Amino acid sequence: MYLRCLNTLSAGGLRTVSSGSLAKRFHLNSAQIRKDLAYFGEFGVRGVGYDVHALRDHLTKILGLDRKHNVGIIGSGRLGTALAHYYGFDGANFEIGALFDSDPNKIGKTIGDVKVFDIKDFSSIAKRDNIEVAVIAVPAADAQNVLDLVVDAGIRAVMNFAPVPLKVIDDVKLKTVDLTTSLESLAYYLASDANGKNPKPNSTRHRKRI
Amino acid sequence: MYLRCLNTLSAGGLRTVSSGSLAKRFHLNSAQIRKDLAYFGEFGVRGVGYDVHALRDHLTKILGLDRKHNVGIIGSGRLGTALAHYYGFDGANFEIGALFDSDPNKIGKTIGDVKVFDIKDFSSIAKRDNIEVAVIAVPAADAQNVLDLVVDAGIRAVMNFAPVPLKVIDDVKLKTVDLTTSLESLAYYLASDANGKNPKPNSTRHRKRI
DNA sequence: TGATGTGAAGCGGTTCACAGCC
DNA sequence: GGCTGTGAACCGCTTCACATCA
Repeated sequence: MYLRCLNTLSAGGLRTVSSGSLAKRFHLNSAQIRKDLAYFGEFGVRGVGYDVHALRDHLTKILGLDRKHNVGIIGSGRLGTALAHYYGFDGANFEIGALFDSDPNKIGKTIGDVKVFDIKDFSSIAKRDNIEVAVIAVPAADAQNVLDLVVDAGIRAVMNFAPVPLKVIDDVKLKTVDLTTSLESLAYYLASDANGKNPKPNSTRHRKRI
Repeated sequence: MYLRCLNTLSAGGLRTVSSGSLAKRFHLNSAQIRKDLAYFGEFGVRGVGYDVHALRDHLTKILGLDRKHNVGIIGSGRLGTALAHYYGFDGANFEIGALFDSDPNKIGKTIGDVKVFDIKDFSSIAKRDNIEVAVIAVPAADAQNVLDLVVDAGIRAVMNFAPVPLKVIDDVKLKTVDLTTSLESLAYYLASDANGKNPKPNSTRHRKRI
């Protein structure tokens, strides 16, 4: 997020920022900014602030965005293909190397520039194309199997869009984006809003013990 | 998430669960479960546990999922249409009432069962079709304008997929899902992994003051 | 002077541990 | 005996406040 802020500032021609001005500009807290940045090193100059370009370069390197990552998407349904396009465009940091599916009607097709492979060939294709990140965009019922498969193939970083909690070994990073509960949380807001506005649980309750 | 767990258990024919068994089954903490549920009322029976069906009904009501919500999606690009299908299928809780776009080539088309309207007509269509939730799936540069527009039209709950921090008035609920930073966080994991495995920042640093 | 880097305090959410109840 | 509901302890992250330094 800081990286995105810095890119905005850089595009505006700014050479230097203080944590205070950064905070004001992007509705953040200046102490938080300093703590976050100091965690990785001493990038600032007292009395001056941070050099926009130098800081951006530092963060880019820290985040591992100074080189391209190949991504494989499992599930070439609507969500999978939409993600393929989304991440394909995006920055130059990620490249969608391959799509995978188990549906014979889809295998062999090309979506955008990306070929759809048989999920059975995941391991060999992943090795051949140096795929480091897997994106799971399959039905919930298949997600755990797919996860196990990509982990077995040596993948260490997985993004999961299936709305199920998945189990994974410790040294694999799993990031789940749950589009269903995200939307449901909005329904909760509307519901609690319709009633008593405030969180409102438990106005009159409980024989309290003294 | 609890609701999903309960549905699974219910499908398995279970009538009653304790926080302990629920925790074990879904890799959660039992005290957390009890605290969460107790926040909304006393749903359990000591010595027994929770009634699966009754608890599910309670949670469904609390989350506002006991009635259908109409959703409008702004942006009929690939992500917007993918989301329209995703949420259209899903449960019976949400219904995609309309898509909106500013591109004349898209306005008037029908995607799935959903018509694409001119974004200029958002307010009137939203009122006519009783749309309560807006999903923003437009380019980052347009997101704030779209947000302001839907809020002006009386929408109180917004889900944003554009990778920008947006400003919104207090009594509107804004939920941002940032697909870009989600993926970038995986790159960071791979990068820190490649180096020293551990979070590893600052091994040798700082003249400490005494 | 002005801004960083950072101990210390504060705060919200999580976990422990147990009294209370079935 | 078994499990809930909950005060108390705990823990990590956020914010404050200030010593430090260009």
